Amino acid sequence: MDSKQELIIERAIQRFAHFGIQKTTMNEIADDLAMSKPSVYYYFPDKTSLIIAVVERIINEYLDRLSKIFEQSESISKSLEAMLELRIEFLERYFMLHLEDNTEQSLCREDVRSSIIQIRSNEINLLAGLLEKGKEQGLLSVSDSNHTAELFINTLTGIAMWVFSEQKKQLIPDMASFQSLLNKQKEISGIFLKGISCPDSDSGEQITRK
Amino acid sequence: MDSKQELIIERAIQRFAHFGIQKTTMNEIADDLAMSKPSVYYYFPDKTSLIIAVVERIINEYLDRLSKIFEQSESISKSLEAMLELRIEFLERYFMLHLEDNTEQSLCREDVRSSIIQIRSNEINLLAGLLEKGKEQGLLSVSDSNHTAELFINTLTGIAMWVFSEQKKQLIPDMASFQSLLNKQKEISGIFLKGISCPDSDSGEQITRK
DNA sequence: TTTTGACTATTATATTAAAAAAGTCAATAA
DNA sequence: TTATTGACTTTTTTAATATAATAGTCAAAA
Repeated sequence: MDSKQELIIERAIQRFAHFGIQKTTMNEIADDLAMSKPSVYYYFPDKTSLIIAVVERIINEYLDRLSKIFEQSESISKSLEAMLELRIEFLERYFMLHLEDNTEQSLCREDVRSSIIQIRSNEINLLAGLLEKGKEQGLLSVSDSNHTAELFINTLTGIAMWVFSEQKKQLIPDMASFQSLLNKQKEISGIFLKGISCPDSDSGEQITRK
Repeated sequence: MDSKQELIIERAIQRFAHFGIQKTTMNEIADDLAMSKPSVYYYFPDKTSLIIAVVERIINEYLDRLSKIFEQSESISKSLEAMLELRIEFLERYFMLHLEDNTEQSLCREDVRSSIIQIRSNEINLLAGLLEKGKEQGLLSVSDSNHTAELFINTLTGIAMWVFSEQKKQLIPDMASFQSLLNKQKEISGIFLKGISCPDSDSGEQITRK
């Protein structure tokens, strides 16, 4: 059975994802759970700590999914593709939290930021692991897996920021925008992979150019 | 000898680049040139048209420089590297105009935006030309040069947006930030180039991995 | 240990007044 | 006719302030 803390986090996620962090009050979360605000504050000393708990929950869920993808990796390119799709899934689901751009003020506080950066670094580690594996199998040619993984992920984030900055009229981008972003990321990913592959090897299946 | 219009544009560029568009008034520009505000309005019907003239001037100067770089291209990778350095030079010089991110409100008006997009498309054309040349020489393997050029430039812009969003405390990023951005872009560029090169050819000199 | 009503402190929002800047125009000079 | 300007109006920003909303506290109670 879920503890009170868990219930609070889950409700907070729901409201944050729908209305955004700023537009969600501690009172609303308390009311949702038919409890009083001081009760919520009994479990979380302040809103910031709740925000951090929510963000960590979300990112950890993403990381779990990602690590499973990488475990059952049949090829590097397939893994990357699945990773991109997973990223888009989470990006869409939690868009209102603005975990990738630095729009959301609540996430720009130094304590929250450092928490996010710290937990996010695991994504780089996981990807670096995949690259390292590819390296050992003689499929990839990278000197610093961690560095390359970081570069790749930052590129993905950059493209996302660029796509969304192009059309920031809408509060939430439409499905087509996410699809378009995914396509761009897949293209980049394909070129990137070919760029770091060993000339004499297929990384999984042949990487075909558009 | 410079016409009055030119003088106004040049002064506007100076003030825009230093104080930003919003913090520059038509009166200040007029005063700089020891003329009255209505005189300025005689040459430019409104501030927006002056902004457009300024932006076009800047981008055209960039495009001129870029086309010269591509003309005397000794290798594709050298050309790309010079392009990146040129981009950083302009990014730094005109950072206060925020030509790349969509921060500056004055540049988000539909008429201004479309003007920028239109003139900016020439950058893609120039790069596409370079890729096309490489393709004809059997150095590159791209199906749609224009599409690939667009993807590459958007990636560069995305990385820039990401880098600057990471540290938006400062009004103008310090030199180290620009240098760091340039390094990242060069890395990506290297991988990208290797990814679109023909397996059996050197594109200019060997592309070495870090 | 957990919960809450009633409270305070802080922050966000809405309102309005004042200031600044954009933009106009009739008159004037070259 | 082209270019310029002082004096003007209109629009937009900014600043100040009041108001409301929300974060956060605490003593009391279950």
